[in-house]
Amino acid sequence: MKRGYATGEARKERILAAALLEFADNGYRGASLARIAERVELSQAGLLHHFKSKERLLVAVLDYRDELDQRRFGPGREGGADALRALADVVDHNARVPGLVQLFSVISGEAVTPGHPGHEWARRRYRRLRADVAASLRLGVERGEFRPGLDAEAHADRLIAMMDGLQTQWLIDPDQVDMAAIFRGYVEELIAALRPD
Amino acid sequence: MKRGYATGEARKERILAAALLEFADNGYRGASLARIAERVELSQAGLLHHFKSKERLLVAVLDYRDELDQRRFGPGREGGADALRALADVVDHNARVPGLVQLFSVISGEAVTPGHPGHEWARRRYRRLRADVAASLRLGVERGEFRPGLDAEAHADRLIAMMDGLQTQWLIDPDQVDMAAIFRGYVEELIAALRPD
DNA sequence: GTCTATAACAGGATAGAC
DNA sequence: GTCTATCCTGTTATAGAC
Repeated sequence: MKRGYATGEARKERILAAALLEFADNGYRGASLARIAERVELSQAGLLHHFKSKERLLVAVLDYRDELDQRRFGPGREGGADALRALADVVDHNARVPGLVQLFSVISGEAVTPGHPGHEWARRRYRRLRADVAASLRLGVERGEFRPGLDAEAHADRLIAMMDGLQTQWLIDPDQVDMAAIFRGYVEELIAALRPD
Repeated sequence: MKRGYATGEARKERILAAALLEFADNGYRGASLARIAERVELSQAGLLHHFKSKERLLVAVLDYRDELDQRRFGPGREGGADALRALADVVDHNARVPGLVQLFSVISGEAVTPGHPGHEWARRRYRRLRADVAASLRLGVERGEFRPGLDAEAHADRLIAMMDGLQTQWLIDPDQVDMAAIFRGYVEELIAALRPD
């Protein structure tokens, strides 16, 4: 029965969306299964039928978020300056979805603690991101857009740190920080600085 | 009686140090007054005699941390390239005190949520930091070390974002990220880029 | 200042009916 | 799949003795 399966999946996705909001607002530790259940009009026990524990639910939410992200940044295999500008586009987009950004900031903050259920997720995520961005930079070198000998990993770390750090500042004080513009400025200055002589 | 007062203050400072560790490990929401009390060999009720609520204790810890920070970065009123290099020195030092860094990362992450007891503290902190760094940059312009027309606020935001973002990456995956070196590299490249022609 | 005791509650998880 | 009922644990905060 396709119908039955489909409703089950749709239900699960509604739960994930609700849980995402709750985790974003309160962090993992502060989140309440009862409140999540309420948002999808389900009892707390009914919620736990779909995700056996709070911890599993968080992991599912993080994977869900990654999936959403990859729908828009995954397969566009550019390299060089275009790839960096695509990062700036991501930041532009993020400025329009504070909820997603907040989930990420709150969970990464909590997840620096080794025992946290998001710790491994965060580590994998950073490693993958670093590798992707570094690869784009190296591709730029091959194409002659960037000067050879640049430290791809270091620049990748900086780009990622800049994105994350600006997100935190922006969430805490939105009117004072134009996250998108400041990041784009960095990207453009970097592209110029990396141009071969 | 000086003695009595001194013991009281010393006790309070021991509590603050213990609470700092607990908040750093578990965030505000995850922290437990009982565990903090245990660390200073006090009952939970005894602890609350000194700080009337968990919320007040957090605020006291944050102020305490700021005080520690200012002992080492406050009155050195440099400007220009020296001030930026002093920032890199701070990052060097931070790499040796993961506990303090972790407190900051965890709390800033949680505090992006408006209702959080650390929200105001975080906002004030960012505004002050931004103003200080921007002032240093402008002083560099006056002295002719930096080219006029630079966007001091934007560069200040970037420097702060870079510090914070690298801290998170470093805490999550210490072996993969040489926070101090990567930040210093950024600072030196920035100093070079800002030199007047 | 410090303690024990307890109030008052909220959290996650499980059992079992429907 | 969903519910109600319940268990168990842990939380902050307060009252009152010493």
